[in-house]
Amino acid sequence: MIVSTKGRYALRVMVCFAQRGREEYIPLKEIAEAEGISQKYLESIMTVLSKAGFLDAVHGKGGGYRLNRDPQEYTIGSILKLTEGGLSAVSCTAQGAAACSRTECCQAKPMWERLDKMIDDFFEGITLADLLKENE
Amino acid sequence: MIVSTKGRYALRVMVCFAQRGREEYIPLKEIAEAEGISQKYLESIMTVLSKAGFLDAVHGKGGGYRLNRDPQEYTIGSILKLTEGGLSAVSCTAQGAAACSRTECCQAKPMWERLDKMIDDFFEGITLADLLKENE
DNA sequence: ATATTACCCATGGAATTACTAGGTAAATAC
DNA sequence: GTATTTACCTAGTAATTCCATGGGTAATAT
Repeated sequence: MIVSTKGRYALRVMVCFAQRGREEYIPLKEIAEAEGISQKYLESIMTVLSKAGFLDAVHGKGGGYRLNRDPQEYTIGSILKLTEGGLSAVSCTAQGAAACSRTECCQAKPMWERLDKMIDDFFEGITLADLLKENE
Repeated sequence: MIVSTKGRYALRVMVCFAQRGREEYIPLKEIAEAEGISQKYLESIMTVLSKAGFLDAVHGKGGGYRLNRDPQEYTIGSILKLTEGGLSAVSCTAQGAAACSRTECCQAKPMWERLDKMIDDFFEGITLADLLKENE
């Protein structure tokens, strides 16, 4: 499993915002109910997205979240890397991984690196706007 | 993380057997020491490989394990799928996954399916023999 | 002031992963 | 036929990660 609930929720929510447009702020509560996601859990995800500048957030009545760019400006890769903390297929190539003692002679490393690159290219080549179109 | 320690150990061990050739049986103990893997943990992995017919195993002195085909007859995909129990990138597309209630309207499902196919093709396109060549 | 919203910090339960322990069965060596 | 060497089997445990909850504080609007 390379993408957990957290990343999948983040994607769903971003798609949801993309569908709603950038006119209004939408409160977390509304999104959580519409998507059937625990409000509290979603909170932690929204905060990450907001702090990273993926969303605008305003407090108080009439507040909530909204996108601050057009859907085609968000790659799926950027959303997943942010919420999952990376997309490496194996721990060997993950960021901050302890250097493997077999790095020098590891037969598999070049393969893992090619895989990581392939996955990264895949997700960077898809945007929120593409996902919106999927089900037309 | 799509491939855990288990799958990576399995690969390393299979590479190791491929390097040693098919003349002799090699006892688990020797492989575990050579690779620096816990003997007991490796045992559980070897049993899976053996039961699936990836290796021949014989008991007693002079016994151990050995490959029963040429290295190019083993795809990396077959080894990983066996030891990891599948290679799905998300739980939504994993074997035996509970049908998602949003299957009908999920914007992301086609993407996950394309990703799974890409990963599967990647691993099925590489064999043990290819890994042996990596470091020449 | 009050209501509504986002933000922050800590905690708990469940599931998975990685590894350990202790035995049984099969084959060979003497 | 006993001892040794090997694979095989079942169970348990420790550590980690994942998913979610609880209880507050800060900012904005009416």
